[in-house]
Amino acid sequence: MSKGRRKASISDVANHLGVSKSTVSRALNDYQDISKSTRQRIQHAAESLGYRPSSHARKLKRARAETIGFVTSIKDSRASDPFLATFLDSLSRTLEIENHDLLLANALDPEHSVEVFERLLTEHKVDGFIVARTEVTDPRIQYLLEHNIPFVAHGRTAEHNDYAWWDTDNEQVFIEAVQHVVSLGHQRIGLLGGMAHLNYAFQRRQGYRVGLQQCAIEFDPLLECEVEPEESAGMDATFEMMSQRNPPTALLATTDSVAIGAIAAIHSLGLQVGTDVSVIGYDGISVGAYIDPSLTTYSQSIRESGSQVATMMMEVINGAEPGSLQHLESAVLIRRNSDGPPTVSSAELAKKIVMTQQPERRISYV
Amino acid sequence: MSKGRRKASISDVANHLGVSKSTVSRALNDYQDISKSTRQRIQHAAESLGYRPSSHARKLKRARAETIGFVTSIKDSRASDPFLATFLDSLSRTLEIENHDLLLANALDPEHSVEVFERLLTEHKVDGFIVARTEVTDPRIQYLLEHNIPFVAHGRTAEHNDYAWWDTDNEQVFIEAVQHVVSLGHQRIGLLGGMAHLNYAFQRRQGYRVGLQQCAIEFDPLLECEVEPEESAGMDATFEMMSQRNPPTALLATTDSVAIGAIAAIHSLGLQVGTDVSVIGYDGISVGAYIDPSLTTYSQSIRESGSQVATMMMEVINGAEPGSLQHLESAVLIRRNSDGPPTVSSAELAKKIVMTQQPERRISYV
DNA sequence: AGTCGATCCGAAACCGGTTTCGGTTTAGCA
DNA sequence: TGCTAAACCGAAACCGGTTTCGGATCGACT
Repeated sequence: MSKGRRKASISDVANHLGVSKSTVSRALNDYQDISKSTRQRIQHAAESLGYRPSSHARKLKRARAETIGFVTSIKDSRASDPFLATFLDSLSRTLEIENHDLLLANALDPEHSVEVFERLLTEHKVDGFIVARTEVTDPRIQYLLEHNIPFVAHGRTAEHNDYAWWDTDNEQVFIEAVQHVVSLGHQRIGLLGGMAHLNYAFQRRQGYRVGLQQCAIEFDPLLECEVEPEESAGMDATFEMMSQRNPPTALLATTDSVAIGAIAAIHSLGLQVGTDVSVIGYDGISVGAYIDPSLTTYSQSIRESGSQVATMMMEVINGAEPGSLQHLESAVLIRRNSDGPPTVSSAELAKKIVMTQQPERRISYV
Repeated sequence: MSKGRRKASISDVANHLGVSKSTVSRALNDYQDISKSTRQRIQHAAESLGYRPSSHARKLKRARAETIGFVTSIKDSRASDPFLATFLDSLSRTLEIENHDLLLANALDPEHSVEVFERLLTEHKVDGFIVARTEVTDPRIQYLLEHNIPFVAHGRTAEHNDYAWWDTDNEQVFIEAVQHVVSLGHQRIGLLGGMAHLNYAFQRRQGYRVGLQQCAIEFDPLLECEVEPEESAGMDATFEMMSQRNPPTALLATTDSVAIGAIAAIHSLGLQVGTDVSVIGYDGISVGAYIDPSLTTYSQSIRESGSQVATMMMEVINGAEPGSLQHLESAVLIRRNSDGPPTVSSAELAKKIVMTQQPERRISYV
């Protein structure tokens, strides 16, 4: 393919200098038993010959792939959230510093992921995995733990805990979110929860419930639902929730996308967001600052998490005790205009809704 | 690493059956000169022993990495757009069908990308590259072409054309966009253009200008600007553009994110989007359907483009003539509520703006 | 002078496959 | 039956590195 110029091999530089391959290898890998002078001679020659060791040859012998695997599930990407891109980017950036590559693979679902793990491993393509979007009981974690394969998780699971993970304190954040709207004066607080099998959604729901309890508000199952992390799902769920006899005056969304869908729904019911009903999101996506009203949300740095996860991965590979590598991050509240003290009671809200003529909307969803 | 169970090598299955390594290799790689019976015997044994060839050993000999490289620039990811995640996902999904992996690497900018290309190549880590977000004069394309390295580009460049590319017909789309707003009755049409060095932005600007010309509208440099693909930049640029003596009644944005920033700006000037001033975006991101007013935009399937690019890559690798692999896709208009006939003239608009008391906004941008 | 331990480096094995080359069978045909 | 070609398979080289083992050199010390 690449034209005439053939790349130099280790033998080339060895011959060029009249030394042995082993000497070259040792010199270039900073072994001890090479004199300063020959080391420099070799380094210089390698440089000028444009020699770069073949990663395959090295990996073959070293039995180290110097590559980390990341397998996504088809479902992840359907929600075209900004998470993945940013996370992957910061992952690869940090791994590169350690001379490791990032390999992307696909799986249909977490069960199928296990097969992909197996393939990548037996083909020696990766040394370990990073798994994201953990589930409450996650077959991937189960497998990796069982087979003693190095990995770090972005998110925890309910079952095990003796592994390396990075996570946000989802429960705590939602406890605070409840306290926040309660302190604003809300008493009917709804949760637009995420898919229950996903651990972050599970934890946030827990936080919601604990928060209610701490504020001495009775839990009402009618105020809790489970939605896909998409605007459309948030919109539908909000329509349904607001059509109750005692609709919520505040809505906690598991995701900014869902919150944005909720806001659209509330508007199209003829209500004001931030006064009639408050909405709070989670993620801190940039668009949240530009919609009307701008979205109050909890934010965390995805980029930061990616680089920390990568660093943890390297430590695990290098033999650190995985159970000792656990990081819990808290999210910070970004207060904007979608929340505020309730201006009408839940009962009045219900009346207002039935009376409202719904405006014509020309919408096409893609 | 992986506990006691050691993975089987080709020798293991050879010994197990009392045949030679070469026979096993041939049987498993579907060579001709192996009898049906031994082929099946070997396949069966390999299966039951859980044998999977080491990719490194194979690559070492074959001098084929069976891996495609994708290098991102730091700038790409700052705009946390949905493009990258979706594109990467569909790329890797399609490549996997051909038993190829996707390797992610980072570069600071397109110039530095070339170094990364070189490293990946001399280390034999990849067989070719996919380059996205082409620039008008792109050093990456230049390099890859010069060194005859297999690649396919997502987007064209101004300089060369004899390579494999997939692109949307940016110019045509913006010609149509101009025609669309003109047919609505607009005459003062602004462009919130993208960064001029990016080819798609360049082409869209071209389309904008050609469109004006075709509609016999004089080009006014005051109605054209260059912004980063972020909401904040779109907002700032819109403020500036609307503060002119003859502000535009229609705004064409290079990107949905920019359009959303524009809408926020227009609102905070006390104007109505879709009546006072129309806004049209490009990308078709899902959130566009849920903001108020919902965003009229041009959309294309990123997922589809990813899989097509991957397919083209495989063809290039397999020796197809790159120049013959070129695909031009058109985007489709998704008509929503951010555009409409102008209700006031440009001059009246200007008056309306200076008179408007700007409402208090509590915004924090992250 | 002889011994010893460092220090530095080369020869060769090895990693796990693929491929070339050549040797045996077997089948086909006269 | 004898000869030839085709079909099938094994031995060994090879890909480009790393690593083990041991040999040579040298200064220092007895």
